[in-house]
Amino acid sequence: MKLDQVTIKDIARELNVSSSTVSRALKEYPGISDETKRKVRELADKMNYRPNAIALSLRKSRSFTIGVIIPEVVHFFFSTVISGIEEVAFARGYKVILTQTNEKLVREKSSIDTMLSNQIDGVLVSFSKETTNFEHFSSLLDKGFPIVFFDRVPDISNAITVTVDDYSGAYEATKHLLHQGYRKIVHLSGPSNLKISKERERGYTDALLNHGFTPDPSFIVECTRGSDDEAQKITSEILQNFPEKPDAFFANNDMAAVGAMLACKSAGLRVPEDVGIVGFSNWQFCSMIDPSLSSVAQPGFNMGAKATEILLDLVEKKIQLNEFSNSVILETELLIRKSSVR
Amino acid sequence: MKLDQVTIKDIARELNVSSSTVSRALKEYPGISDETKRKVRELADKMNYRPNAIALSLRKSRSFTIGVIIPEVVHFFFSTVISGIEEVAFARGYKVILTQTNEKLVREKSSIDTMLSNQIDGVLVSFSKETTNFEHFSSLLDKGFPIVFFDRVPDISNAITVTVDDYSGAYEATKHLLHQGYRKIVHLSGPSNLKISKERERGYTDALLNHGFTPDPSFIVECTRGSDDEAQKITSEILQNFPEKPDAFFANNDMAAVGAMLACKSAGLRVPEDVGIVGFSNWQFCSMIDPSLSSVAQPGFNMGAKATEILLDLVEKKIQLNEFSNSVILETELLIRKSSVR
DNA sequence: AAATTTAATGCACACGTTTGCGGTGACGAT
DNA sequence: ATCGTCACCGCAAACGTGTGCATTAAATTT
Repeated sequence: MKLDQVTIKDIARELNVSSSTVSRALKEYPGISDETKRKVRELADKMNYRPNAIALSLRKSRSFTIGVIIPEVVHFFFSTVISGIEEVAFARGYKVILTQTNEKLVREKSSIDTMLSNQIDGVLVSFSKETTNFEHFSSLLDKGFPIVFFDRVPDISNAITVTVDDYSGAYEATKHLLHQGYRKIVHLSGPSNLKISKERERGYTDALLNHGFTPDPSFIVECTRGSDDEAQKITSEILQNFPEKPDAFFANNDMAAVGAMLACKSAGLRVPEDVGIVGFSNWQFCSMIDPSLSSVAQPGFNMGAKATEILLDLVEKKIQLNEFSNSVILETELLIRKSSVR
Repeated sequence: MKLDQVTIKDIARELNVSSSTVSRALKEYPGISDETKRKVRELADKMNYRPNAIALSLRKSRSFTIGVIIPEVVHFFFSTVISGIEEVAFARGYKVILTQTNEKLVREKSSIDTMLSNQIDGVLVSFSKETTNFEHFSSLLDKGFPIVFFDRVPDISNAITVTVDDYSGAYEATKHLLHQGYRKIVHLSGPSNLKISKERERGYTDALLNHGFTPDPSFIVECTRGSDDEAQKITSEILQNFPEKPDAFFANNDMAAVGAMLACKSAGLRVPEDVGIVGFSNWQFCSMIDPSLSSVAQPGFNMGAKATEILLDLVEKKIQLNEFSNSVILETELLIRKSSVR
């Protein structure tokens, strides 16, 4: 859009000085008389001068912009992460350019391409469910390009990652169900190619083992999409077909937990008396449904904020890649509500 | 970040041609032999050439980027709007740069400033609750800068706006409550400086009038923040203090509706038998709570998509400002669930 | 008064592209 | 041999900034 913005040249012409002088006067450069500094600043103010960030980016090969690649925006957890990212970026003077992949690998690749074209200073990434190899990122990592992964992270050593403690969250949730007397606990797991899914599954398994129970592999059922519809269908089938009826569900995410709850209700089972349910993520609706849903809270805002802090420290070379213990794990918290207490 | 990306010059040097030739060869420019075109393209491919979008922006005074200014990201409705925006922008080859204002006017202003510095091609805006005058936008509008407002829009004539039909949504919701036999309907309204709040209030009032009831001004209670806590508190007070006990609540948003529902429950009232409740926005949790919450669905994704279509048409001059009926109103849909049917 | 330091500013180029215009050589026509 | 045409390509300027170096004028020293 042609807004014919006023440039440094316009100010220079008006004041009969060179553009270099104007440029220097606007910064804290030595060798400019106070008099001219004053005149330049006043005129710049009056003419409503706004520096052209694009020209600056070209000059400096920096854009003061970070990219965010995220599976989907309409997702309570991710939206809180975005919020944390935006807050920190804004506070430190960076812009945020956002793309969602809709869980498609091809969009992940094309996003990183256009972002590189735009000279972004660094990028925050959470993988799509389709992403199983990381070459489109690892080549950048090798060149030293700043990347911080969050939540859905790759399982390679030289990547910087920010995650929540999925393992202990799942462990605590399962332990809690056991303490409440539930014994046949089904785990509705997430897509198996995601590290977070595996960690949560491991927490579930270890909790059972450490309390003297033998995990039954058939009690781990994968919910690929993670929607309430899918989980509802799967749970109904479980309730019908399993020889040993389960008395609790620990779901990989809250939507799946709700699906399980609805399936139980329509099968005539009471929650929490007959069946205990715990979810993961602590979506807003957890406290609003009936019975209210116990869930493992993930600090989404903090995750976004922390990941951005690290990324910008990398960008500004405040920290070096190697001097940095390259994984940050944030605490989770089990919020016990009615759905799992009898 | 110095990635020493390969430039057009590198290719030119390698091939012993000028950079102009390379530039033209990469586009569909006439006057370049097929032979050189081929060689250039092959080498560009081999060297993994990526055009520098920043340089292009500077040259063309365009950035192929649109800005989005939104009150908050962690909000179901807004996140669906963002999703719609991102989809359309991506499909048409534009980047999206996102800022949230956290309902602060000062951040709205500073956001528009940095965006202009970055030569964005256009901007999508939904106001903060603090915004009561629009001079920081109207000056841009006068210069012909492409702006499309959505949801929270200014009440001035030359602005292009995309909204949902708040009036008829509220009208239908109120009518529905009346048809169900509820008579003392309280409206929990939104901030009075937002046009959407006023429209919803008007729909509520008109529905009462058209069905032969006289609206009681004291039955319209403003919930400024719109949170569940606030609404719960306000509703409790209403139930205690009002001489005439209300038998229904029509809330400006779903969070407030949930607050009202909780307050009613803890006052020993049954929903929907004693009190009917209808919300606005159709957040995800509406179908998950008990009783499920009737609500007016807003097409968030469509709103984002439509607003972006219009904005990009403006940017690309496919449409002119004046030839365009400058307000688009999307249909709402009343989703009747258990909370309002007896 | 001449030489030297100091302060203040201008010149010119670079960042990576695009593009109007002019140039080169080949080839056929005169 | 001269001219015109044509296909192909290079030159150079421009977008708006920042910055090393040169330049000028003034102030200071000798």
